[in-house]
Amino acid sequence: MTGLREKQKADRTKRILQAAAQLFRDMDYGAVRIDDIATAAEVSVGTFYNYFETKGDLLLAIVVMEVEEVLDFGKAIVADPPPTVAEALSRLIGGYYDHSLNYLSKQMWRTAMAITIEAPATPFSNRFTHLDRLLAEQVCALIMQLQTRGIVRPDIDPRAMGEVIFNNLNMMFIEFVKDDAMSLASLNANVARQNAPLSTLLTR
Amino acid sequence: MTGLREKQKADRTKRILQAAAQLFRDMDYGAVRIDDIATAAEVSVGTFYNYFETKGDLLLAIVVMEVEEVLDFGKAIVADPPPTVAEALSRLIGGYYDHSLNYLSKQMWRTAMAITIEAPATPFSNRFTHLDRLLAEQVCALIMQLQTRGIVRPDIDPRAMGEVIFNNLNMMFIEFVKDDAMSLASLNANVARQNAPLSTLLTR
DNA sequence: GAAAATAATTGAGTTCGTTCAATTTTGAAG
DNA sequence: CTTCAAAATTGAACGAACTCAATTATTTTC
Repeated sequence: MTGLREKQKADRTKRILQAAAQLFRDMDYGAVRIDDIATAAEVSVGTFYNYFETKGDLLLAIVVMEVEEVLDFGKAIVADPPPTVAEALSRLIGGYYDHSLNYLSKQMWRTAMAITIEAPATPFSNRFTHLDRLLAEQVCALIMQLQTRGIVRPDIDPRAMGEVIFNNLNMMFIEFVKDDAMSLASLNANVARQNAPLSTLLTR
Repeated sequence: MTGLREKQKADRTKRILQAAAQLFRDMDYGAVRIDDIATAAEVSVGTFYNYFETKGDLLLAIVVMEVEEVLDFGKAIVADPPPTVAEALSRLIGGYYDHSLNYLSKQMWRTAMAITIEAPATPFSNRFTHLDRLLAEQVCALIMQLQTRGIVRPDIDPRAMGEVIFNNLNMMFIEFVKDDAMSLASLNANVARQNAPLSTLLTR
């Protein structure tokens, strides 16, 4: 574990990730060449491919770190949710959205999503898809939590509702990153509008 | 319109589309080279690029034809919907899903979706996105139709509900094409389960 | 500590999408 | 029918992701 080799490996992984994250933020993902990343990380192209299977895998590795942070944020909301359905949903979903652009550009999100759809069997795609599922489960957990507290009607299937709400917020996020001109505020407003009838129907 | 040039152009477009559709169904989209398509269509690589901007544009052109058919199918359902919310939704959505694999493989759908997400500003992406919006509007139209007929509660925002239902069915379709092992039957069953609480809440 | 074994790095080479200058085909004018 | 302009075709050349045989670095063995 503490051999020279292990240390060098960890160091190179970090250098590649940092160099790439920097470059991806500065310029278009497509405009960044593997050669650029390798040069910035002070390794050769061949070595790069020893650490990441493809350029896309590298991007997904960066995205995964981001989603893990978002999951942590959500955990806190679910543990202690606001007192109404509308507020609880808006806080959780708004938090997801706000966090999402902290480290990643819309461009990076677009590419990452495109990769997980086109090549869903890659290890990193699997990891990303898994995190997506965890996010969906978090929304379900929120509904259940509100049900336990008597805020949501007891005769509702919380999983079905949670999945529908998650799929909607996810699809809206896709539309958001597809449109460079769309603001976070209008994304939030639109999703709030869509969730309004659901909140009413869910509230007992 | 009837000059030799026009006729040849139309003929070449058709040959390219047919050759590509065939090849894309037979083998992986990624494994089909422009050279293969050009050879099969009896044109040169350069000519191919005179007819389609990119390999992806060609795929999207094929997908667009498919979606237009699906839209036509939906029009009939909206005009004369089944008598309950659950049935109406299941017929419309099930019809969408069934049609979707008539001409296109899951693989082709994956690539097409990946392209529209990653390069949303291309002409063909715009066209695809527009068709998606028309599909969403069709779901809204169905809810409104059911509302007019007194089947859906009048105090519901049909657009908000239609959008949520569409985004859910769309996201579920993405999950479906991402998983080669998933069957149409289980896709339909899952979406029906998700829609169940909504149907109950919508019905007056 | 030297030698053998194992692991990692390297960059020139391959592949495939895309471009573009040269060539060929078509249509119009006289 | 010839000539010329415009449009379309062509394939060799380019760029960038990815591969792999040769080389170098580290660890293990004695």
